[in-house]
Amino acid sequence: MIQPGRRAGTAHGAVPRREESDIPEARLIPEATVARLPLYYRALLEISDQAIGTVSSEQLAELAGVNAAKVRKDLSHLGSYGTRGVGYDVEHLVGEVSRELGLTRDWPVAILGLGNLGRALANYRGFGARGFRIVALVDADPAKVGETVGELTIEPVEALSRIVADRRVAIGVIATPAPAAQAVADRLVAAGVASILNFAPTVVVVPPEVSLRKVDLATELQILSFYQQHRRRAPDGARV
Amino acid sequence: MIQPGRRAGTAHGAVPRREESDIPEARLIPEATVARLPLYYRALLEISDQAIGTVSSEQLAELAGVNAAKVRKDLSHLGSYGTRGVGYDVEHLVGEVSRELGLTRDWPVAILGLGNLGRALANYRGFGARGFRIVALVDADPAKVGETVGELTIEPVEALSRIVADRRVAIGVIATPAPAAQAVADRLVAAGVASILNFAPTVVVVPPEVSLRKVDLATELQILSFYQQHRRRAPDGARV
DNA sequence: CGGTGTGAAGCCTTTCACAGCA
DNA sequence: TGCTGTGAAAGGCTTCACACCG
Repeated sequence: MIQPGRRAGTAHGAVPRREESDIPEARLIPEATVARLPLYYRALLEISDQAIGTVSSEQLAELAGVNAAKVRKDLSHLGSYGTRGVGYDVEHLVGEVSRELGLTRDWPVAILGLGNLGRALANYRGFGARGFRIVALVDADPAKVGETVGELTIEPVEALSRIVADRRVAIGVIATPAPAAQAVADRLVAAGVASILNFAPTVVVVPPEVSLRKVDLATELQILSFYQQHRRRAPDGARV
Repeated sequence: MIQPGRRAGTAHGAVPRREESDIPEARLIPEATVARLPLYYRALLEISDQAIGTVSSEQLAELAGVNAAKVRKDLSHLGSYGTRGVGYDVEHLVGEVSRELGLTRDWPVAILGLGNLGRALANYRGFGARGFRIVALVDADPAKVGETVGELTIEPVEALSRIVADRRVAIGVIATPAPAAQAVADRLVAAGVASILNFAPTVVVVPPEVSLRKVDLATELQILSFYQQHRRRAPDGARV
């Protein structure tokens, strides 16, 4: 018998599900657009350094690595208004995009698992940047607990629910070995964390109300391997 | 003026381009299917440990975190034949999938940039696993050259083209800071590397015949942030 | 009977092309 | 004139549902 495990909770339908809230909720922004907002955001930050007042969809497209039609369609979903004949006001657009992405808030992050990858993430400049503040490092290995990484001390996994409550952890980053990932995810969910980023090379299942995204190095290499072998060009792996 | 840079070379059309080869080339496998083959591969390896002879699409779907219809459609693209009323022969399927993914070959990998992330990648078990062998560590910083990480010594970026030629590097992993990424990519391309995995948080442009995939931590966090703020559930970020 | 293989339908995304406005 | 905003068209992906076969 194959070990059953739980039913896999991947977001199958890419259908922008309308939640049953009382607010009529404006048009939902398509997932594909959401996945590109960070690209625009980064491009806009580069531009705003240069004290430029306005960008065209064409320029923004080039900086973000997409095409202009996509930029216009995407931005139209924000309701962001550009000026015909001119372009988009950079400052205004930065504001719109960062508001939409929730970057005007602070999102406390916990890193779970401090092996090679977890430590690298803990030290990674730009990870903590822009509102994502690492507030806890957690590991199940008693030998690691108490150790200092960067400015934080590694804490035991048993303390997780208290840590999450006390520090308002909003995002959990799983960097454990594969066999430990599901248990950690369960703890995160139980503690009330609703957003998880999984680096462990295994399927993790979470309840429908929890967001789970995954980054898998082995998978990426295998995809490159496929295209190299078939002499096709790989797509860029835009996350949707 | 916005600094021009080169035209972004993202794989815009998801159209499975048919190359003009002399071989009529069977049906192309859809990109979405390719991106899932690694999931099936991993699931199949787990099963084959357990000495199980056969899997149904339902079981495989659960292990891979997708749905059964997708599994059947995907595997049908491989031409892999399951047996009606029974399922797929595990051993046979592992062979088919790994052949298709090019995992029966050896793919020498070079890591470019040995900051926190690069070092973590260099030490990451399972990165080197299954055919992906790290054969070179390269950094532009003279202070790092000569240093040993794991079993390899960091070499200067000037030596890259020789390294690529001598060790048949097939895949380059960029783990440099953003400003250095494009230059390193250019060197890789000039040296003949046709597959690149980019961890630097910036747009990198490569010629059309080169495969480029990207992994961006900041982007992932921002996507989670969006959905958390909007109380929608994020898609899992399956790479397409 | 059970489970694969697959046409067909539906949905989402991308691209096109141009009306319309500053 | 120049560039946005957007209907419409086109393409790809997912899901459905069932014929078909071991």
